[in-house]
Amino acid sequence: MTDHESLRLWLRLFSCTTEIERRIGSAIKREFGSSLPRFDLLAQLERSPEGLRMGELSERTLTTGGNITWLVRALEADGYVTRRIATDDRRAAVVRLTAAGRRHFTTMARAHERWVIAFLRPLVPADRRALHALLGRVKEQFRPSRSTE
Amino acid sequence: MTDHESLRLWLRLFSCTTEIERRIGSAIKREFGSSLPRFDLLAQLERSPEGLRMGELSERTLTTGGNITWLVRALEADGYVTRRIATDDRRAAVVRLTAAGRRHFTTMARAHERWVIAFLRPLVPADRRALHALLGRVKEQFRPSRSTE
DNA sequence: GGCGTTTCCTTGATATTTGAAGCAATGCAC
DNA sequence: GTGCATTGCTTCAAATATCAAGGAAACGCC
Repeated sequence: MTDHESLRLWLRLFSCTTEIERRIGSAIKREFGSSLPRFDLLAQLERSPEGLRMGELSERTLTTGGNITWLVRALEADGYVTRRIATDDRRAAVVRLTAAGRRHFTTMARAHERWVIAFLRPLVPADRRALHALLGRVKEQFRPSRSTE
Repeated sequence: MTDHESLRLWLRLFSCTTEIERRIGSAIKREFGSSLPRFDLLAQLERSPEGLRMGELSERTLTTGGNITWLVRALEADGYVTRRIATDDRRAAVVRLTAAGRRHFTTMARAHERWVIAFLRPLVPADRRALHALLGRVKEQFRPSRSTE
């Protein structure tokens, strides 16, 4: 009876994602001398021209605060982002993409999308939509708030 | 036009998996003082009572050789695995679970499965099967060999 | 049987990530 | 206003990961 169906699904989810992640990561390193976490962070900033706080970056990249500090410092040293104290809260730092950062990101994003498309090519568009919807259901549970609503 | 459908799917795949991974990982640390990579390695060994070589562990856990050396050494120090030179190839090391390792793994595995089931509860069984099948298609492309067959 | 290649691991240098602890700024309750 | 809990970040140590280089054993071909 207990055929561990959920467990096998999780294992497959995990291995598929890890495999793609590793391949894209090493391609980014090989082609651009960067990494997936850096790319991810730049991608978040690119969507928010007004900048993001460290904490927001931490939430959106699903990584810890200490790590964001480390990543932002490295990207700042490369001239891709700037850090500035928020006007309304002197504890908070607002991180923004520089022009160079945006150019760098755009270049990588093009290649990145090509790779992603290639990895998902085994699925026809309807499959991709189905997968997207199913994962949406899983993801939903991680949304904050909505206790009894 | 540019609706970046594949990209959004990948982002969702990545964030779902990462979120679950992180939660399970910290639960394992909290409850058992271990970690997901260790658990994963023990799980591989549990499925292969005859033991596995370092290289096989590396493939199955999707991590590099150097890292496996490190992990196995730590688990060996904890008394959960043994390492022995293969009888048929003196370059190769065969890693096996000890009795203590098996007990430790079994305890963790029970909790692990409960957590996984909980995270996948938003999907009904038919959904889970569908997701499993779709991911199977993605995973298929990573299988070695089969060039023109 | 011997030599060049390949395979299997380990090593060592680095990179990345986490979690806990610490510090300064805020906000709330009084 | 003051006191204290909370928040936003940084720091530090430890865990985990990568990659490149190297050593030993096995293999293949002559």
